Amino acid sequence: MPTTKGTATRNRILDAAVDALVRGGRGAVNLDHVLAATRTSKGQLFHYFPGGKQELIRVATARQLERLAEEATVVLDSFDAWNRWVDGIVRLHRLQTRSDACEMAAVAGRVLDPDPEERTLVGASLRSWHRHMAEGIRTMRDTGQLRADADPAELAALFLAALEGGAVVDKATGSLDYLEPALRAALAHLRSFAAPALPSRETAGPSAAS
Amino acid sequence: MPTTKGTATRNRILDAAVDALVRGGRGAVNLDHVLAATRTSKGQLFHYFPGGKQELIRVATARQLERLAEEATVVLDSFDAWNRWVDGIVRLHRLQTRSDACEMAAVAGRVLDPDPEERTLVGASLRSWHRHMAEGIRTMRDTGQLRADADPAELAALFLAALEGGAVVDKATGSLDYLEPALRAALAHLRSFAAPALPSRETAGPSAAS
DNA sequence: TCGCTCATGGACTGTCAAGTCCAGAATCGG
DNA sequence: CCGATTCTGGACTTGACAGTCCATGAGCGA
Repeated sequence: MPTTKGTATRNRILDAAVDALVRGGRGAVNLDHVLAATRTSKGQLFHYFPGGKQELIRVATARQLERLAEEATVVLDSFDAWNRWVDGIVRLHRLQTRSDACEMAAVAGRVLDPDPEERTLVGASLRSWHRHMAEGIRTMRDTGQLRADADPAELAALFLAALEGGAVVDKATGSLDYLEPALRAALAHLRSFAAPALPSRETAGPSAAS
Repeated sequence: MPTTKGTATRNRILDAAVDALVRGGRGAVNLDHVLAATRTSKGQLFHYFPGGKQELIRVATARQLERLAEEATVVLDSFDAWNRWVDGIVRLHRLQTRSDACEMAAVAGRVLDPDPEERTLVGASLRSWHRHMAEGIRTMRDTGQLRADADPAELAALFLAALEGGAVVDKATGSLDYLEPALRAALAHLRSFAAPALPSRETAGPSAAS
């Protein structure tokens, strides 16, 4: 039913909303500003989002989470994959911090929003990232890369918390001093569960003996 | 210059502001609500906070951070102290989650606030917690409880990020499934740096003899 | 008791932003 | 070319809330 031109307009509005959302959370979303930034009008906004601001924000939040989730689709079932993942996060974080628009911190900043539906949305996303990470770690354990006493849920919780917490602290301090060290430390912790090489061997390396 | 009664009123207003702040961030602070909750009036609020809402929020933020910092004043220079600290945090977190007013998550939620002064305030607090934690860890290393390759700054960053991140994720998911595991994992990581007992000895146990 | 300063109440104003409404332009199928 | 539908612009209404103003009350020293 909607025209090509129509969906384009809708998307422009949505993009502007996501942008505002990432920069300053719900409080930063001002319909008039969105309209000005996209050269559209009240009529259009309410035409495409009859539910008004609430609907716009919900849809924009969903879109942002979706985009962010794509970063996490890498399968994390080897030390190499984890290393690359951390490197990627750190690189992305550096870029986004430069432009004062860190998406990870933005997610964290939403926990105080008044709309419960949004918190649910954010919560579901976080849970799914956790599940995804735990999955990879479980695979590593089952394939003998990690010792049997490695707890996938706990390790995944550490990574997730380090990610969100590191982003928050970096954002609050305006520095890059916390996320990367936290993730590196989490990685080191994961490595400390590395299964010893084949039974008969005695390689030293960074891993702890049981 | 201010009367006893006067400061009492001021404090009531401030407490209500802190409460709102913890529950929903800056957006949840509504002067009329604060007044209603404290049975005071516009005249009083602007009498004690001539700078209006902005001043009220800054002062309230500072007070909240101060209160929270008191939790962190414990010296963290032994495995025992760290264990107790984590236990304390977890206990507090459980209580606060029950009443839907988690202070740690509230701090995180402030990173998107528009007033740069407030972000600075929050950032300074986080930095000081980090310094405090790193201090304790350094002591542990220097007194031989930790191996020389333990990096105090990195380990402290892990704890700080796990704390903030865990609180955020728990708040977003409405669960208690992330903060505690993350902190326990961080603790386990710290323990993995435990210095071997004195050369001749062979004690196992989680705590190191000095 | 007077008069000063601090404390209090609440009506009033101004602004900002969300949401409504409708008229007119563009687009499209027939 | 025309009627229907979608798209667009912007004036208008409404409500919420920060901030102002002033009149009154209460405590206290001289």
